[in-house]
Amino acid sequence: MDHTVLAHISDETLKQFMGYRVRRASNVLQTHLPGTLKPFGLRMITFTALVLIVDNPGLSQSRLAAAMDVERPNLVVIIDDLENRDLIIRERVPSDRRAYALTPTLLGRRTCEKAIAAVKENEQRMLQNIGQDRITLAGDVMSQILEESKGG
Amino acid sequence: MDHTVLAHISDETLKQFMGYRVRRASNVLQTHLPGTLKPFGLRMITFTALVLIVDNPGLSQSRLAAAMDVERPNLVVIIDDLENRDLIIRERVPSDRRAYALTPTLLGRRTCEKAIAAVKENEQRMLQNIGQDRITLAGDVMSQILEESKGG
DNA sequence: AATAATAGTTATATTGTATATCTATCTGAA
DNA sequence: TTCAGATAGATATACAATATAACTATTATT
Repeated sequence: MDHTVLAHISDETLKQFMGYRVRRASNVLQTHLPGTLKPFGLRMITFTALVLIVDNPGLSQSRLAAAMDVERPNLVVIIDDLENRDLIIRERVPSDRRAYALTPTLLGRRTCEKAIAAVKENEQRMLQNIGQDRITLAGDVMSQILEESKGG
Repeated sequence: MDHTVLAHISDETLKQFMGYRVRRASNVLQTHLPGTLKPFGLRMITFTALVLIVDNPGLSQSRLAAAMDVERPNLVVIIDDLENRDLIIRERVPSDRRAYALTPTLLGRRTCEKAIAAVKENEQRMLQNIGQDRITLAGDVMSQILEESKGG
């Protein structure tokens, strides 16, 4: 046991940057995500893809890649993973035989539902000591930052 | 020019997660950072290290690695980089000859100062359409999330 | 019909991060 | 004092995430 009081390292200069604060908070919020998703056979990236497919059944890989800000080649293995676990299916689109329509299976929807509940519970635990109104407002600002980057 | 109105992909389910919003905002805020730092020969990770060394001269690599949440082996190459550019120096600590005291050079302090100004300017441009009070509050919440994860 | 563009794929490169092990040095207990 | 264990830094390596180039099949354009 170390009873030494370690000298404090100041990050005051970095804290003036919103990007620094947001990045560190982002890391904290994602700390336990892999462990939370592992029981469902999901990783963060496959969870995100699955949720978007459940919410937007029939969408193509290209559009999903764009929505996730992932390069098309990298999405292929993500979709392979979800398909191998029978959580989604790839169906040829009759009107455009190049594209696949991504659709969740029943197992995919059930798994997605349970994973969402687990992630939600985990997040509520992490944020339990922070006022709900403050979280909501900070969340609004985060979304506004994202919107500004698209519109501007 | 594409005049097609693409069907909107919904990420409503993901938006309920603070982690999702914060992560996306974090990505947005870091979009132009590499380009902003390149004129100074810095990357995001070396910029962070340099600022912390300037603010905490004499600290060791171990403590810097802990402060940055970086593994010790990975910090070595970061410090190598800063040292090779004559922005910092490694000095043996007399009281503990295993450790190095990291100290900025004059060039290091000057470069740090200019890089900070550039990053600040860039960030202000990205956040110009968002109220300062909202940014401040969101920043507070981000820091609170970080503090909660340490204390709890 | 010829040309260009797009969807998905494959292979590969690059980068970021994590783990194991080494030397040198320091600390603490016998 | 000595020896076991811990720590600082470094090296090598492994793994994961992300990015780029080029390919096939199909569709759109001229």
